[in-house]
Parts: sequence; structure tokens; C-alpha cells
Amino acid sequence: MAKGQTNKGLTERLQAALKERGQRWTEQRQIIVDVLAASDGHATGAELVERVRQDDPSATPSTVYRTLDLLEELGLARHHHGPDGRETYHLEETTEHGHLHCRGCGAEQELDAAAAAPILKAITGATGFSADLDHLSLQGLCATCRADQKG
Amino acid sequence: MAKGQTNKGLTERLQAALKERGQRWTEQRQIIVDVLAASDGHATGAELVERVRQDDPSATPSTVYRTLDLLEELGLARHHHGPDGRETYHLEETTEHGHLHCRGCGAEQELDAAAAAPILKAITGATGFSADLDHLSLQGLCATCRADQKG
DNA sequence: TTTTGTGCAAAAGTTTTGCAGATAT
DNA sequence: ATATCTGCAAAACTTTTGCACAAAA
Repeated sequence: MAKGQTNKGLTERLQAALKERGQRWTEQRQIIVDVLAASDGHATGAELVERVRQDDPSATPSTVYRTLDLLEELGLARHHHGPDGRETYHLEETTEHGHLHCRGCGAEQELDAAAAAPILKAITGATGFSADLDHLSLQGLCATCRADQKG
Repeated sequence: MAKGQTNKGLTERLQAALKERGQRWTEQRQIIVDVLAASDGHATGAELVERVRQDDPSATPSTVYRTLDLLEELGLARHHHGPDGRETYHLEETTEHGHLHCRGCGAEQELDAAAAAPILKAITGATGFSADLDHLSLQGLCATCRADQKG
């Protein structure tokens, strides 16, 4: 889906979920979902507030945060914590994935389910834990930076 | 080392590092290092402020945070982020380790280097990343909670 | 028309910063 | 003596909350 464009399927899911709970579809909620969709799933709460306000200057932090909470309740969004500890939101429809942050070059890399499978397996083997891929946020040195250090 | 007791080796390292940089050893810094040592390496900034103030009511947040920053600069302390995103500090002398947070029962388990080795190996194999054990903070279900869910 | 949502404003919680006075060297 | 530290106070920043008005159903 191109950025800045309304995500039709998502809107429908949102409207259905709201209707079922006797809650209301509003333009603000649509904007927030759109912004979240356009952010490809990696934006802090504060960033989302700022972006929403670009689309709709009258929007307030309270509405954005309340909507993010609502979206999580509805199972349409999730959040995890980045290396700086701030909340980072993404839509649940985004494929579940982990994150890798390189402390050398600052690059952020996604870790899809297939790539993560052996890692999760190793975690279970070593600890008995079944780790949540969505909360897997690793820091370290990427292959390039490791090579640079050696050279 | 028993809690509430001054960590002699650490104090000496701190004094040496400060002297080398032309900085000063102060009682406040000693208290903060002691509190950190007594916390076994798992305390948020705000918690440390509170604990330091129990020993020395005149201590202020600014001093505590400035000292924590200093200790990190000197390589005597480190911080990572817990599942709630807040900074968690621990002394560097503490054996490097990761953390596992169970979303079922809330238990927190440490992950020592030996247990983590296969996990880090799997991460490198799958991604090329050399992950920092100290920043490894996983969430998931522990073995007990997984069994409960099945039962 | 009735319930829910929004904007506003202010508060809460954590962490940072400026500055004058105090302290270590 | 002089550069560094501390406490104080206030600010910065993210996130939350209370309330009266606006809007959706």
C-alpha cells in the first residue's frame, strides 16, 4: 500500500470492531489509523502525535494516545519498546516481526518469522521460554560493522 | 557481597577513574554506587533516586542522574530497558546477562552467558548480528505458564 | 436524545538543565 | 585558589486525566 493513502481493509475492520462494541467511527480515528499505516509500523507515540497534527492541526495528544490504546484493545495495533525505551507502535496486520538495532551504524533491521525461527527455538531450548517475536528487540553489531571493527 | 555495605573494590575503581580524569570523589557518588551495588543491578532511575534519598534525604534527582551518566561514561555501570520501557541500571561488574520477562506470571529470569550462548549463536547465524547480551530483554511465556495454558 | 468522543487544560512521572553557592583537590 | 559538584528550582518531554462541549448513533 502506498503511503498517505487510506487502508480500506483496515478501515472496515475498525468500523466493524467499533460497531460491535457500540463505539463510534470518527474522522480522527481514521486519520490516526492512516498515519499508523503510512508509518510502516515504526513510530513512537510522540511521533504519531506530530504526524497526525500535520494532517489535522486540531488533533490533540489525548486523542492520539486514547486512540492508540483503543486500537490495542481492539487488537488492531501493538506496541513494543525501542532501544531508547520509548513506545513504538505498529499495526497488527503488519507481519509479526522482531527488531535488530545496530549500535555501530544505527541501522534498524527487521527480523521476520522465518529468520527468527532458529532464534526462538534456541531460546526455548536454553530457557524453556516461548519468546514473543513481536517483543524481540535486539541490540548489537551488524555484520558490516563487525567487519569494520576487525579491519 | 551483603546488601547495604560498601563495595571496596568498586570504590577504588571509581576513585582511580575519577582521579585520572581530574574529577572528584564525593560522598554522594559513593552513596549512589553503594545503592546500585545493593540493588543487585535491577533498578530504574526513579527507584535509585528514591533509595538514595533514604540514605541521604538531601540528595536530589539531578545528582543521581548525573552520577549514573558519569558511571556509564566511566564504564562502571550500564543501563538497558525493561518491558515497560524505563531505564534500568546495573553495575558493570555484575556478570553480563540478559533478561526474560514472563507475560503470564510476571516472573523475571536472568539469562547468564552460558545459557545465552546458543541463542546468540542462533542470532548471528540467522542475521549476521552480534547481539549484546546485556541488552537482551525478552518477553514471552515461561515453561510453567506454557504448561498451564495447555492443561 | 443519549452515549461516546474530542479538545482543552492541567497534571503526572521521569529525566534534564541553569545557576549560585558549597566542596574537593 | 580554582575547577568541579551539589542542591534547588524550574523546564523538557512523553503520556494521562478531568471536564464541558461537540458529534455520532
